[in-house]
Amino acid sequence: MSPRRTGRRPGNPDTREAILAAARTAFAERGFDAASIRVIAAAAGVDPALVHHYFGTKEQLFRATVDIPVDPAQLLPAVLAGDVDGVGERLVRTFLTVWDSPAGAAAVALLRSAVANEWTARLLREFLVTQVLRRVLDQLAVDPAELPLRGSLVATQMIGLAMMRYVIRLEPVASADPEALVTAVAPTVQRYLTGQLDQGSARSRSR
Amino acid sequence: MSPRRTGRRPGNPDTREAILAAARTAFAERGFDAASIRVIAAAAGVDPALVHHYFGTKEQLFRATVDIPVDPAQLLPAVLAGDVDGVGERLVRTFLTVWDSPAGAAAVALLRSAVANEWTARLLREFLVTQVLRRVLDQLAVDPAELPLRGSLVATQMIGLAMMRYVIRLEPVASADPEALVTAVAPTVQRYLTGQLDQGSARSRSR
DNA sequence: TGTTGAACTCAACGGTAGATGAATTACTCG
DNA sequence: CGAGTAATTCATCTACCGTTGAGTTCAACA
Repeated sequence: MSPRRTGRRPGNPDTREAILAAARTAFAERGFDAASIRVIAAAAGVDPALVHHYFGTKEQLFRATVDIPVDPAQLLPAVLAGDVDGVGERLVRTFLTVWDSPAGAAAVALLRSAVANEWTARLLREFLVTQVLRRVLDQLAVDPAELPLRGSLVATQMIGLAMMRYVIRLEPVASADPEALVTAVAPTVQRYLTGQLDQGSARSRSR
Repeated sequence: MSPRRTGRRPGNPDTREAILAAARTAFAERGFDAASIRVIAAAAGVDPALVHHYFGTKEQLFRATVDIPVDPAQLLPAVLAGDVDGVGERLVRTFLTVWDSPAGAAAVALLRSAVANEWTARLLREFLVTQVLRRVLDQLAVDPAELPLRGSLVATQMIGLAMMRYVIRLEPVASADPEALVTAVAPTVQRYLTGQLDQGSARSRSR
């Protein structure tokens, strides 16, 4: 019962973190399939077998690099607090802040891999539905029948923004000032969340 | 000068098209890297070496499957004709029509591969800039200084829509009625094209 | 000091990838 | 027919891939 933990305790525990950092970079830059354990190990300065020693299979390594990032449960309350008319703006700002931070590399990795691997796509789907969209919409007073549509519409704009800024890197969105993007995109998100969906808002179709 | 073209002329010229069709499907379903020449050849019922015989390298095969699809120069005039206030709606409708058609498989292949391969991302970038965005915005009377930003904002919404509907397949967007998406998304595109970008439109920030 | 067990390395297996070049088939023309 | 040439196949090369298992080093405990 008492853990008999003798033997070489910590050779240097930085190695594990080095592998994780190398994996995050590789997965973000090349996606799940293209990123090889061999180049990850080389970038971390270790033997490929050591990667398997710490994290078992390649999929487990990927989950380890991706599971850390930001917990929506921590960020969303601040987004949802305050006036309802500003939730779109705060959502876009928080989104860009996270993705521009070092933790954003994990998100880029997840997004990149969601396209190539079917199980990663399912991972992202479930993450979006259960962790983000559900929480956001539970706090907003909207018709429950409209929740899924509104949520996935928000997702289209957010994922599209992430794709263009961090994956395809289309200018000028790729290197635009975050606040400029917030003011440009926030009204879209706001309308998807709380606005009228079955008619235009920029112009009246029945004018 | 006169081409001495004797010998076995066309055994059956359907083979080339069969390979192309198989390649389009494979690239669309699995992306560039995951789609192997061997399974493409198997799907077309031919030897893998025959694929190389017709189209040289794998990259050339990909370009052949992707170069055909829809010519924006054919579609955009109809989109840009008519009242300026309806261009967003017509753009989204045309977009969905193309992607829902068989030709959309090539577009899905391009989008899927643009995430995994750097050179495919560049391909998509140049296609967007030179073939689509430039043509759209040349016809709209907007401040030339705002053209790139407006164009790439439109791209974020469109690519995000394509990602969610055809790649990630997030419901209910994945199987929604196209017209419902048109009415939902068109105002966003319209505002990105001709609306005020530095302030909200769904609500007035200075009300 | 001697044993233990974790950190770490080495070499290799089995599999698949894209690509190549020679060999074979079969059609068309002179 | 017989030559020429395109269509098609076969066997193979080279290069990675993820993964495994045995072996080595070495700090921590008894």
